[in-house]
Amino acid sequence: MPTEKNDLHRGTLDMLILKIVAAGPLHGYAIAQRLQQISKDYFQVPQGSLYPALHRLEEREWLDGEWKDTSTGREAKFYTLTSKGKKQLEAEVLGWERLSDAVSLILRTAD
Amino acid sequence: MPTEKNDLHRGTLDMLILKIVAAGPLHGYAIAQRLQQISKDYFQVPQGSLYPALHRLEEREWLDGEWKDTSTGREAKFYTLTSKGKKQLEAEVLGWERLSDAVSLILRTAD
DNA sequence: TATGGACCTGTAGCCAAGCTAGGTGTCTAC
DNA sequence: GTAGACACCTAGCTTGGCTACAGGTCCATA
Repeated sequence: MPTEKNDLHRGTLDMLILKIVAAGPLHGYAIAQRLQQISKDYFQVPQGSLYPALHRLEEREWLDGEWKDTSTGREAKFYTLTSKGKKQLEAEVLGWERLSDAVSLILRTAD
Repeated sequence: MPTEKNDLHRGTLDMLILKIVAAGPLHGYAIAQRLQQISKDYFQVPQGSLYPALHRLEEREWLDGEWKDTSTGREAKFYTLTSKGKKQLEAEVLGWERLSDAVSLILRTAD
């Protein structure tokens, strides 16, 4: 019995990361922790999803990465939301709302 | 300006098809039409997504396909929800609700 | 002192699903 | 006769999330 398959729906991860970073610069590891914490353990982003996503977002210039010291004295790459990223986030949130409205409509109306 | 990118989030399509078929046997073309109609044009499922999805669902025995005549006299493949498919649908709806709750939580709480 | 565990980053390579773009054929209306 | 709705199908690309690694620091404790 494989208990549960979490399986972040494709495309949601980007939006969630952008949203978390929008609240203030954060490094990758902390982003994943916050996601998990706020979602009450629903989102447990594997590192093999997290870091490629961050690189992708940085490459698209939605995030800006910079190495700095953490509060614990170690080095980590802190990401900041760019203005481009802010626009992207807004678009994605709008898109998500439209999608979930449409899905709800189907689930409610179909029978 | 590429107007809009619809991009059904991965995994939602299966659930939507199952839901539509749950209301009564229907052929592929009609399923796509219903989805579009109920969602007020939000979902415009391309045939290159639709038919592979149907084959997938049939292969997994969530749908059962059968060739019959349509009301217009033509042949079409009508799909019926199997009991396995019913269970799957329930699981997917639950999963969707959990996901969208978690996303909402992030979107509301993150800042 | 070494050992495990948090912390922190990264990559290679697999796989699934949605997409574009093409194709087949029927029937009806103009 | 031809346009357009109806109805099906497939090959092959792309994308992104995943598993499974690998590497390194710092701290507590056995």
